[in-house]
Amino acid sequence: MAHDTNARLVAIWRVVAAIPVGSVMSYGDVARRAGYPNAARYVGYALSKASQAPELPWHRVVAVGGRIAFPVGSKLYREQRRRLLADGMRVCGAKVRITPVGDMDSLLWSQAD
DNA sequence: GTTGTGACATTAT
DNA sequence: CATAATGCCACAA
Repeated sequence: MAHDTNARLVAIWRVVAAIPVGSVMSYGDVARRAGYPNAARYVGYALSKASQAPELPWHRVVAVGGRIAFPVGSKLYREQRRRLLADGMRVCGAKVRITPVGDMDSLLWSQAD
C-alpha cells in the first residue's frame, strides 16, 4: 500500500524512540535510518506532529553536529537542553557534546572528570 | 496546480 | 566560522 505517509511518520517515531539515553541523532541520521536519506525536514515535521507523544524522546534529535535546532532562548530550546542534561549529556550553549571521536576535548574531559 | 513554509542537510563562496 | 544557494520531503493556503 503506497501513499502511506503515516508509515513514514511511524518509521521516524520508531527510530527516534530507539535512540538510547546519553546519545543523540541528527535529523538526517534519523531520516536515513528510517529509510529516507533526504527526508531530514520531514523528521522535524514528524516530531512536531508527535509533540503530543510525551514518551517520544524528541529531545534526542538535534541538528547536524549536535546543535540544537531551536533559536537560543526559545522555550523548546530550553526544554530540549534541559532534557539532554537530564539524560546526562554535556551541553555547551546550543551544542551537544556528541562523543567526538578524535576530538581532543573528549579525552581531556574524560581525564578531567 | 502553484507558492510558501518548516524542529534540516549539503555544498559553495 | 558566516552567509547564500540548492535539494529534499510533506503539508497548508
